[in-house]
Amino acid sequence: MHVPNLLQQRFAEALSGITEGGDAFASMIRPTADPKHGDYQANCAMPLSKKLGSNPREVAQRIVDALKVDDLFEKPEIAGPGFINLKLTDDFLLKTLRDMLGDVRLSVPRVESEQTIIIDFSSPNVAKPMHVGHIRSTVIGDALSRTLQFIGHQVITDNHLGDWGTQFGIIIYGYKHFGDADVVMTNPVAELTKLYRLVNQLIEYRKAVGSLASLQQAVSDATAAVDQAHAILESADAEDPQSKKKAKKGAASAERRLASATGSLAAAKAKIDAVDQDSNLSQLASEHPQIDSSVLEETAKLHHGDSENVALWERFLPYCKDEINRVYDRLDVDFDHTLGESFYQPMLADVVAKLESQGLASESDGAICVFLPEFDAPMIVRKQDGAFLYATTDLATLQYRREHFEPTEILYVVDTRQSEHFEKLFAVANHFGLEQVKLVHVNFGTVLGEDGRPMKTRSGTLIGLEGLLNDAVDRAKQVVCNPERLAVFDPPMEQSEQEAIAETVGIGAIKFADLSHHRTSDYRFSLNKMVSLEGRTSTYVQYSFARTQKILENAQKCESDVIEMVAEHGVEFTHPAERDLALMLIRFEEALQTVHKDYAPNMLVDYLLDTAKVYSKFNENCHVLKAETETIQTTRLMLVSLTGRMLQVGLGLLGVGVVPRM
RNA sequence: GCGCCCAUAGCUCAGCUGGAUAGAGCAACGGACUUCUAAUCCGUAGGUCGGAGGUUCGAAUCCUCCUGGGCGUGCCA
Repeated sequence: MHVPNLLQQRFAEALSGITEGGDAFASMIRPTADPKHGDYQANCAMPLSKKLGSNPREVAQRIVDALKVDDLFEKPEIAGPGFINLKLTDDFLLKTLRDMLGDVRLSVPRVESEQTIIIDFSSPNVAKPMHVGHIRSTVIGDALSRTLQFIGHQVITDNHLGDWGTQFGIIIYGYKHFGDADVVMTNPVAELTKLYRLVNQLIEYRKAVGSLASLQQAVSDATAAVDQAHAILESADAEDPQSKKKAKKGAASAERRLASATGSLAAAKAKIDAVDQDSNLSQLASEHPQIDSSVLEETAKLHHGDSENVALWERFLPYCKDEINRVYDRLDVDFDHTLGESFYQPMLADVVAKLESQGLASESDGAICVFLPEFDAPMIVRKQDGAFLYATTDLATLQYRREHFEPTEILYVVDTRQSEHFEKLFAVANHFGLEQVKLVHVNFGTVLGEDGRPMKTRSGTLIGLEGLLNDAVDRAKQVVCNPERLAVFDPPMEQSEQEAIAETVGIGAIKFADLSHHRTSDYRFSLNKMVSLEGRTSTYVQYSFARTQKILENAQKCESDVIEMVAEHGVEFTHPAERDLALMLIRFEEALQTVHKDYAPNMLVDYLLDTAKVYSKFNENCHVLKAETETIQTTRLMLVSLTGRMLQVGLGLLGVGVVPRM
């Protein structure tokens, strides 16, 4: 049920006799902010009065006179400067709820024009441990995939794995120099991860050592700059506020630079110390002084088809995929396709050749570039040394997708910092046979550390994703296993049920916390907050669901029983909390449409939390089993049953599970 | 230098195409478990929506400028 769309049609009809082009005005409908103004409001009278040159309240009256909504709403009211306030009739609400009973789609119709939408998300580099930064793309992409599918689109999910990059040079180098074939065979996933970490640490060490002098220089330069800025500030006269202000600004800026330089130096020193203080590591470091360039050589050999490295890559790749699949299994995320970078490798030369033959690409400084009028810098598709790039692979991917999936729309759920790359890619795609495909960069903000600074992917000290999941599940377990709480349950909760609850609640908390932020804003990562199970969290919604289930269990009714009861006893509202809950329930479709419109799952998060909140209030005020009459009890059972199902379906669309009791 | 993004309560964040008195959670304070689960509920307090102009009947939202922060910017992905 999408009331605003319905209202829009009615208003368009009413406005057709009043003005030309009434559709733009008809769309000015929204839910009211304050329930005392009704359920929905139409704001078209004010701007329309401007156009017609008459009094807004009079215009509102003319619209109301022409409006036919008495099958849905009580008599419209005109308020304030010319708002038209509309309140749904109880009959309409009750009828809508009755229609939802027994309907797996909860009265959400499938979209009229079905689109084929490819969603490209997650896309981690395999062979590197997944960290907290991988959450966003994975969770947002999965939620969008489930939601768009639910409203009736054909969704194709594709995980564009980074399976062809330097990280394999790292593993190959590690295997050749530090690996033990037998150990790798017996426990490949853990062993390869260990090798990756070791070699990466040695590379970072090497880089840190190499940059130490310049970092120290930067610190002393910055210190001098700060001193100088302060000297200027002191000598700046109060007579001239302009120059004093400027001096202050200069000093602040210099101090920031100093803080940044000091931070970089400290980070480098920490990396060096970590190795120096470990005799084993420091020995390895001294034995492999060229490790960084050697790793690049191993990567280059792989790319040039060196038989030994290609064989190792082929051997290791499945294990690397196992590693990330374990995380996906736990997150309950899956993909229709996992076509990584390596898959497109054979097509890249043709892509460049095609670009050149179409006159789109040309040689510049030894590289093949596509120059775009809107951008200063070109999109480089082949480097001086002949190697291909990210952009080349993305073009090949586009071409492949167009040919094999014939999509109407492709969503790239990728960090907002890559905006410019996608702007260029989409611009080129327009000349590359994809004019008809809607390409969208579903960008998302940066995950910041607790200090509000961006978490740098390269620092190597990020919280691992699996560790985070474990922490959240442990926290949930503490709450679940609290003896006081456990005493409530009858029959008692077995160990296995406790663990299943902890898993669902813990994982759900992580996903939900991420999805609760608007995707485009940066957010501050807080482990404590993420695993906290109080307040506006998934736990709140899951808890509400569990309570609906307990009521149905106590009443010994399932939804088909409720349908019979409704037929027998009828339904009516006798408490405001019942009506408030009904109003929330019929707005599920509105929430889903908003998610689609902005590709913003946080709208569904908000909706579910609000619904759970209204349900809690209902729960406090409207006892089901002790209801005074059969009709009241039937109405309440209908609400409880529908709320439970709505929360379950809604959480499901976010990739979050529920449990029958907790 | 150029480009993009951000600034809302002590903290973390919502606020949909411009709408009526700007919301929530956490933290603080005060209440509610012999009650269909207290992972809950009710209440109090907390705001010049970074600043200044402008457009409008009406601005947190749109425009301009300023301040402060972040990100990106020719051979990483």
